[in-house]
Amino acid sequence: MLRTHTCGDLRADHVDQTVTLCGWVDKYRDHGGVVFVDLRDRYGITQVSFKLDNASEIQHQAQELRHEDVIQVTGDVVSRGEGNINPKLATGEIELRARKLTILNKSRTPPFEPNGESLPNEELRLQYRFIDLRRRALQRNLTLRHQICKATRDYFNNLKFLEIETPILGRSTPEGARDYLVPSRVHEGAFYALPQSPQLFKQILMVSGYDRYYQIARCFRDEDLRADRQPEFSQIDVEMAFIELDDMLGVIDGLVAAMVKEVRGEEITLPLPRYTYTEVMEKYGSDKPDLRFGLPIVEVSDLVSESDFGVFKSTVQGGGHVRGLCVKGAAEKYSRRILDNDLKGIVGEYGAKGLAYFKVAGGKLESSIAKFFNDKQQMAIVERMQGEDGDLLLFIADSWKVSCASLAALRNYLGRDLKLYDPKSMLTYWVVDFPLVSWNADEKRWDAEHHMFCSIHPDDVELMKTDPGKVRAQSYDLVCNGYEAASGSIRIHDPAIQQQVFDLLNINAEEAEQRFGFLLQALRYGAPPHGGIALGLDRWVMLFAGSENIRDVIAFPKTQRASDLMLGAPSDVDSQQLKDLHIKLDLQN
RNA sequence: GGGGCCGUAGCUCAAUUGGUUAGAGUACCGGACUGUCGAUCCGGGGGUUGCGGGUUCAAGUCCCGUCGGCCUCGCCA
Repeated sequence: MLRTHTCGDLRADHVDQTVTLCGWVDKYRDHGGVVFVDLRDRYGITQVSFKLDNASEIQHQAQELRHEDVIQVTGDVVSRGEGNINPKLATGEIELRARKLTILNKSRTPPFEPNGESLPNEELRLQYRFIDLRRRALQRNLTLRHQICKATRDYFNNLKFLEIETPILGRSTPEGARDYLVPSRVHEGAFYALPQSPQLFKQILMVSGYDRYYQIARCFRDEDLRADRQPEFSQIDVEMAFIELDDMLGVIDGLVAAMVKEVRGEEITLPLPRYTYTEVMEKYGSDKPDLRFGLPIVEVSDLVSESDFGVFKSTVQGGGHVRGLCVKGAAEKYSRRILDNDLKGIVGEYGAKGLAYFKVAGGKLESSIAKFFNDKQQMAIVERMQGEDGDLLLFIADSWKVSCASLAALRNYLGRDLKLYDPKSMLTYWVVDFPLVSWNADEKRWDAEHHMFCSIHPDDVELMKTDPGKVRAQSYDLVCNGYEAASGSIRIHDPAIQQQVFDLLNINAEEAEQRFGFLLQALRYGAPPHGGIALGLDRWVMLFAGSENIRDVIAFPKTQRASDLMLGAPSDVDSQQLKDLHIKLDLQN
């Protein structure tokens, strides 16, 4: 070992010991006769002092040190004494009085200092990710990620789960996201697909009797990126046999509690709350609302259908909805300009054509359009919205879908802007009773909401024939702070029910056989009742880290255009490689 | 595929309405200094204003295109 301790180890009780540290030069302060170096590794920072001393040249040697040089220092741990203690450092009571300095590797002048006062733009940080990863914040995030993975493995291992790996080179299926494809050299013109999730494999493992499976699985989806979406990401993938919905939720409740315990040292109250899909859509306009704050959506369609305000009236008469938010005490918070530009812009992104707003004053409405509502209507609206003087009322008149999406976005904006919650808090809950299918108006057919192996709520089997849109699925999402943090379902194991679902989705037997033949085949050979779930590992780490960006918790993430700026990936390849793979490029221009 | 924001010294930023030689802090280089911890003090070097074109007497600033980064709608069973 080149060192006896790390830069985070030394304390007052090490005084008088001779030790050797290794690390990077974080800061240096040259006083001529004495040089101070803050030596950094991932465990912390220790101050090293190099003093002028007739017997050695060490202080002159130290004067050559610059940012990010990698050095080895041997010396004595000494107390800093009264007045020289640095309370900002865990090691601040002591320093290392250097006797021997070895420069293990001189650094070029770095493009930025990992713990500098300002953070460089992300492009540069991604290009020099090896330096960026030296930052304390990123080291903390990756440590957190490790802790969460460890807590996960410990938890499932204790419950007799087996961790089983599934293939990365798989087969393309037309459902879901766009696949990443890998051309086969041996099979001319054929391609493997990288897994979007181990979905089909884990169901087959259930059929094979591995009744408790988990895996921290890498998944790949070739879709556009977002702040919380990368093209390759990790799932905590789980599947269990001989269980019912409550069992699954209970196991994951326990996992969440174990993660919180491991990371924050806190106990949480179980079971986690459960809401139905219908409840959250009606009250918050989203299937994953951030419930750290209230600000519910209130429907006033019935109150405004007879008003003189044409927009509201015609919307209701045309089958649409007028719904709104009551923003407490915010009547003076937003100027007309902000309401008409910023807030209207937010709802506009989700298709809302306008945003109506009123102030509550004297128990009635105040606004340029208040005149279209008589006193009785005004008072009824104020009462329904539970408005008080000084409140701001915001309304959207549109289709159900648009009112949900736009009000949910508006609600998120207001919650954040008005600081309605503690950003460090975490609030996790279940959403259950999702619809099994949704009507695809463009294609004029029913689409599976979760996926086509998702089982039907036992009370709704009869509805399959009469009103499929009302059939509830045995699926569940776990939501944390407005993010979808996990999603899963109890699967169908009965071929007759599976056939019913295929019929509804208009998938004929031949087609089904071609697409999922291997799974259908497996299900015919003794499939136990089973169900599962997948948690978005990156998102959980992000939530625990208090970050809003998934790149902050991935060691080597990709940019929005899915490139790796450090590697320069993706890249051109040698023409011989293409030839081997039977690929001919046909690029425009 | 659509919308929005951004790109000036190694880095973070500034530069009036389009107007003189594009500035500051930090980093870097040289010098001074024996107790700092954002060390301090003195001096110095450092610019294709992302790239290409256009308008203009004059462009970092305005216009068009393009490249790159970020946010977002669609997309993500």
